[in-house]
Amino acid sequence: MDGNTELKSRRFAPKEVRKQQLIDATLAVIAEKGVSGTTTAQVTGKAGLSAGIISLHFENKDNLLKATLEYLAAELQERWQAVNDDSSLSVEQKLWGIISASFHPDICSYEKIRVWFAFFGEAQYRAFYREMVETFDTERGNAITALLVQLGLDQDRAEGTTQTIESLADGLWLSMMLYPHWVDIGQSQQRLWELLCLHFPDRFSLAAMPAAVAAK
Amino acid sequence: MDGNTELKSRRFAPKEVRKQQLIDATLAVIAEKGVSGTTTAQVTGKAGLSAGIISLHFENKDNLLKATLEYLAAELQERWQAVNDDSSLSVEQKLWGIISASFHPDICSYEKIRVWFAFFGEAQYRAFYREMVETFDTERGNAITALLVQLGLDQDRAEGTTQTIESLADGLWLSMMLYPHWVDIGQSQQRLWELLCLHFPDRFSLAAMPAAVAAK
Amino acid sequence: MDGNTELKSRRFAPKEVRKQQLIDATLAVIAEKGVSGTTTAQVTGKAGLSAGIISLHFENKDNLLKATLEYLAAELQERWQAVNDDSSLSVEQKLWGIISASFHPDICSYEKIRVWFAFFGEAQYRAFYREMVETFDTERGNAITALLVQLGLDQDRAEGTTQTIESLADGLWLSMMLYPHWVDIGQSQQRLWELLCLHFPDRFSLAAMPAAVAAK
Amino acid sequence: MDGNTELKSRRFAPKEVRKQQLIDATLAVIAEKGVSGTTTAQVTGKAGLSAGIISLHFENKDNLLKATLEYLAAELQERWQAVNDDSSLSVEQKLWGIISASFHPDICSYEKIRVWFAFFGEAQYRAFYREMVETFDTERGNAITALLVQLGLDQDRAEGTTQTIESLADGLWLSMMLYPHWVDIGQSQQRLWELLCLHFPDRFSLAAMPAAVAAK
DNA sequence: CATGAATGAGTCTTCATTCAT
DNA sequence: AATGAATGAAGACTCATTCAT
Repeated sequence: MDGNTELKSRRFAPKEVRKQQLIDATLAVIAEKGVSGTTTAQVTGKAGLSAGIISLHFENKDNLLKATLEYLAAELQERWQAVNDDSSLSVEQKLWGIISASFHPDICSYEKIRVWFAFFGEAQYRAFYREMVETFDTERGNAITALLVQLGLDQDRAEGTTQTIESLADGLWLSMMLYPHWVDIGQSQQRLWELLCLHFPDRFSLAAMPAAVAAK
Repeated sequence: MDGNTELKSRRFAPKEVRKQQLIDATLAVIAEKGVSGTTTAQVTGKAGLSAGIISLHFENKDNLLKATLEYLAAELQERWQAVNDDSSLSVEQKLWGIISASFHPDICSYEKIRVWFAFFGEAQYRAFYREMVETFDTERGNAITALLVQLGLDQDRAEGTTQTIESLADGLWLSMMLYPHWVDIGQSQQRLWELLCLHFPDRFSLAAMPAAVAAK
Repeated sequence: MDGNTELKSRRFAPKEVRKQQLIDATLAVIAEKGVSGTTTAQVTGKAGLSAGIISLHFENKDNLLKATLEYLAAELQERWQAVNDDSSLSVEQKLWGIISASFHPDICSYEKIRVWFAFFGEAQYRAFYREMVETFDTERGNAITALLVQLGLDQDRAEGTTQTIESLADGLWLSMMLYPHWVDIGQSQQRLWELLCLHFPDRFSLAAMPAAVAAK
Repeated sequence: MDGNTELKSRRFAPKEVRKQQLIDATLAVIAEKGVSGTTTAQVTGKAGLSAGIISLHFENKDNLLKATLEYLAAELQERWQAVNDDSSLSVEQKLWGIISASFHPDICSYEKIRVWFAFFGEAQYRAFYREMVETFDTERGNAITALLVQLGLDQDRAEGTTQTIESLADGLWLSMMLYPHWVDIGQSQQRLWELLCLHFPDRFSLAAMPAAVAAK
């Protein structure tokens, strides 16, 4: 719980390494204590660094937290956008790839999910998040809607279904956080796959998927 | 935002009235500032009462926050349980009643949703919540599963679908909080109704419902 | 520890009864918690009365504490002065009577000793005490000195010996408080009696005393 | 009262210097206001430091007060133990040295005596003191008793006389605090010396001592 | 005469931030 | 680039006192 990152610290390190070191420590602390329970002392302690380091690299705590949220958002965005930009994929593959990007183990580890919701719970970071992802989120929604239209839905139904898909994904994250013993990554993907099967019985088949998904 | 401005009264109000007054103020402040941004001074200020009042009625801030979460949980629970206990309802009505309880305007006001997620973001209140609702949450899940079985699903599929329904409901709450201009109560109910239609096309019909629901 | 005085409280009681009830409760609380640890809530709770009662009978806490100290001082003073005023006593009896007044069980109970020292430790009550007993204390010192002179000491030696006697008595109180298992009332009287024997071997005899003393 | 006015220095002083600086300030404030009247703000103000410094060096106020009491106790103990460990001293010199250690000006300044009694008046610090000095206090008593036996008393009388000596010393401290104009260090030593003369007329002589003592 | 809900000034404590080294 | 001692504003909590009943 403590001796994880200590060794990493050398007297001098490139700016980017230090920043990431602090972001990693912040992720760990927020996951454990929530935003209101996170102190800079805990973060620097977990990182094995001194109190002054935050002002050196991030100016202040708020910037560090924002950078942490940015890091999470970027990580997720890169993943679904890579899928979206991959022209070799079929419509079905692309749709599933975008959806399941949120459930890649690197993205939805128990620790990171807790951090996402920690930020969502705080008005100021929620606002910051909205501004930050404004364009990308719309973009992802539009991408999903477009794919649904290609699969045969009319625009209206496609938009509603996009909402369903995205909300279900979010809700599964919440369930994984609140009831980690009741819901896991595999089940979450299963639920989303089933939803696609229900909507497009001749495109997605209950029999086929989950294993292939894990491989993806 | 809800008219409970300053100076409600001073000396002498029944203990329960004062407690509710403080819980109401806490809801308002947490919604606005998040848990980490909520100070006792803001709560008592919003309630039009003095600093000492919290220790008088709740001993300390932590207990006040827990009481606030308890209030939210009880309010929701009473609503779906009333439906569940109503033997005059058909299986379909009961299923929909339980699901849509979460979307009654009294339950999922913008303010209250923000408070729910504020608490979910804080490790300690998440833990408290889990302990508090341990039995009831399972109960609701089991009730939904049982109804789904009565509608023709086998046990396994019913459990998976319960997870889908509950997670979708949670995710819609999150969407209503993060994107209040993109998702509202009506749309949320629509999405859940559609899900039921997809699963049980001869029990639930796209044509019929949402309006009736709002009336319910 | 708690249910001692509760029953005493009737809805109405003569002023003096209430005052004494509060003083008794104050003695108990100070003995247990010291002056800095004594709150009016503890005192009124121990007395089985309400918060407002102190302002009614003593105006404020400070006055209650002063009244408590006055009570202790008066109790002690009455005792030694009764001896001093008793013209039927011999010089030896009077000397011993004044000295041992401080060690009567009613006066130097473990509880009361702790209260004495609690007050002595607080600058403001020390000052109050000094003013209050100014005359009486000098009076007692003078009485002892006079008796010592009558027993044969010259004025100077008598004054020094008075200091020794009074300080020894005080120090024995302190020992009884700090080390209640090492020093008790009997031993304290023994130590003072021995001192008199040392000074006046033909007036006080090691063989005779302690039992008679207890009887006194 | 002792020249340690504000602004000793700011940034960077060895940890031990800061701690002592705070202990010194605490001594001054307790002497003046008693334990119940001592606030952290007064202590840090007197030390010319900021509010946060206490938590930095002592974690909290309670620990600072305990450290202050420890300091007083250690200071006294070192003094009498140095005498007790000095094998060059005669029995008489050792006995007197141990007794008069308590009356060295560094030990029984008016300020420090007031602090001793301030702590003795507070139940919690009294308990802490007892635990802290448990062994040493017994040790000193035993040392005195052993010396008295070497001077010719039987064990029983020696133990009683030890009690008398120690209590008289304590009582003289109390008198010095309560009546600083009536009792001073010189007189206190005189009283104790007289006691030894009374017990051991051929070892201690009224004529000889007090002056030599002051020199000691 | 008595209550006890409510007050609010006073304290302790925490913790983000600064800055001399 | 990094430290960590020190700061001091901000916050939670305590508790003597008030006052409507």
